[in-house]
Amino acid sequence: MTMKDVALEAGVSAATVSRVLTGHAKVAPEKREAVERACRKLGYQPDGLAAALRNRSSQSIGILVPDIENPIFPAVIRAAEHELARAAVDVLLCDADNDVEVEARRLETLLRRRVDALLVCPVHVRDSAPALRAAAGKVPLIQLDRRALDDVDFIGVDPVSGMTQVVTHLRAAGAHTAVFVGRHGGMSSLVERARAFEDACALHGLRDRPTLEVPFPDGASGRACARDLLARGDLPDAIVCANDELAFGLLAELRAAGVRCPGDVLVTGHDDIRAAEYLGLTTVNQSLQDKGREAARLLRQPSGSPRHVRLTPVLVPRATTEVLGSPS
Amino acid sequence: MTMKDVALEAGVSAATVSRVLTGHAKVAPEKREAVERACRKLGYQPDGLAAALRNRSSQSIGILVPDIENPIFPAVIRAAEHELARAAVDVLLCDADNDVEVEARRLETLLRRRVDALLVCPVHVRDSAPALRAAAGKVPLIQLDRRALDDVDFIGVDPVSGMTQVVTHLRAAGAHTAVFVGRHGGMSSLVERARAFEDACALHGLRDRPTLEVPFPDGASGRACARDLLARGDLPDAIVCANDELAFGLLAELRAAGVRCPGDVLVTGHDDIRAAEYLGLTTVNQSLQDKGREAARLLRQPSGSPRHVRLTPVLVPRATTEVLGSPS
DNA sequence: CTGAAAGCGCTTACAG
DNA sequence: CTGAAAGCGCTTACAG
Repeated sequence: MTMKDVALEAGVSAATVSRVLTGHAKVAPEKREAVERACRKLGYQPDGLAAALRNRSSQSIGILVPDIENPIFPAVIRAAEHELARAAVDVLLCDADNDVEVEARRLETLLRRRVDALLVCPVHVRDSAPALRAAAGKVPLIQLDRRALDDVDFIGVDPVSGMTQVVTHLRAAGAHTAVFVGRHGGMSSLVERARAFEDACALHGLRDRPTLEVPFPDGASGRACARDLLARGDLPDAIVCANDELAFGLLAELRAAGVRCPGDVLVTGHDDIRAAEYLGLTTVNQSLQDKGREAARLLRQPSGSPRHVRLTPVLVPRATTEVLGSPS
Repeated sequence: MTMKDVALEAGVSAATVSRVLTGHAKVAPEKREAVERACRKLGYQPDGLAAALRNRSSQSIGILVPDIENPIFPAVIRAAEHELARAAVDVLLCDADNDVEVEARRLETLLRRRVDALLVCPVHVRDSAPALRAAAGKVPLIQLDRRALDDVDFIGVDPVSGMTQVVTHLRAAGAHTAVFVGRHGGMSSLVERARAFEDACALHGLRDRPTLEVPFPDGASGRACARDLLARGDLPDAIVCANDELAFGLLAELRAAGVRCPGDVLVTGHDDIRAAEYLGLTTVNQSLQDKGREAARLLRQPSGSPRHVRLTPVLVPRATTEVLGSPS
């Protein structure tokens, strides 16, 4: 079932069939119709691989994320996929398993498939750099959320805006001391967030205790951090978590220890993943959908000079920063 | 940068380069080395598209889900992706946007890319059938989670096992009456689940009230169902939700209305998505990872006769079915 | 063991 | 407007 069969059936040449299908050239109406009829009759389906080979463009892009189970990615992927589908660009999705070596292999795979561009959230700010650099040398590459290369397109959330909103909100809720929980040295986004938190504290008169680092920003680490803080005896007024999952784990452990929230301590997260609403977690919403759409936009208009896009997030106040007794 | 360049550099023919790279034929050691050296020197990267065209196999499969933001899919996709990567098979991911027409278009796209097989969770038990049927006629197709075609491979969770565990657990917790919330006529999995619930109730002496249908099984519907039940005045002892998100919404609404859980009512979910643990929701865990792996297995060994795989889920008791006063 | 040649299914410059 | 031909980058049967 190839173009040749269609040509035969329609009584024209393969070239004409191609012209009808691509629409890249004028074709006599009667031939056009003959071709269309033949296509339908035979149930012809063009071979995208052959077209890609010939066109030197696969009409596909690769998306590589550290862990597709991390709830911040599906929404971005979905938005990007839908946006790209409008331009007939397909998505090849790979998961790097939070492992720099798997990431490097996946990059090879994607390149071998001749993707036209790459959207990558690097596993590690430093260790991912070599493989990313090599890939960026071959196709347009956009870094998502985290950064490994300074001179390459990047799209992320504005940490200063987010942390400023959090800190002023906590101040308004009466907090005097706070701690940032969940910094991870390998993730540029969390490093920036911790830094922005410190700056905002200095600026708005919140005393910050030493930031807690984590081996990985997930629920288990949140629990561990809670135990840590509890062990030290005196909790700060507020605990600012680097992301929502950390906050969930932390809240669970706090509750198990009899610490109430709201009530005894204020807690915030970051990202506003779906579960945040159900748990009443105050958090910073970054529009994942906008990010996906923005990524699709950058992908479709490559540029010579690196672009750094920062989306502005929005604080979503919920129960975990409510002050008991005050009408909320 | 093609095979011809490598051949030139290595002083051999392109055929020999190909033989070295594929490993499909003996090559003299010195030539092999020359080729390998040339590849490294030139940073050669084979063109997978050209190979696919020639081999008539793209070494890729398509995965099509109704909504990648539905948390049950990423884990399955991830497991399948990793399993397939071991066989050098890549994944093309598409999202159908919970829309039968988008689904049909995506199926076309995937087929045009010449995927070797398809893993599809159908949007609708009946409306998805035609497009699925057409696709299944061209490549091996496996239905995931929901079914639209009876005579095509299917892999899902065993509803009888799950609902039996839920019902006996509720009985043991002292429930006499229960209601199933969240049936959706277009999703075979939820129809089966509702049916299995009724059967289990009959078998284990739980009085079941008329099942609540939903337009879509999400948090918003859960809230609506809660309002519905509240409006009727007398709540049953237990509310069995078709999935976790429904339960989250329902719990939020009940809480807002002053109904305590645990305390006043028992609530269960289904799937055990990550947030279930944080919310203390009793639910039915289906091993998403096993499902992904199983899917990858079926994909790699196509079969003449349709296979129906049912994974056995496991009840995970948590706070929402605790009986107050009893030590849990 | 190795090379020249054909061919996978398209598309487009070229000549008419 | 249309067809024959070349070519995208591989792979493999064929002949040596």
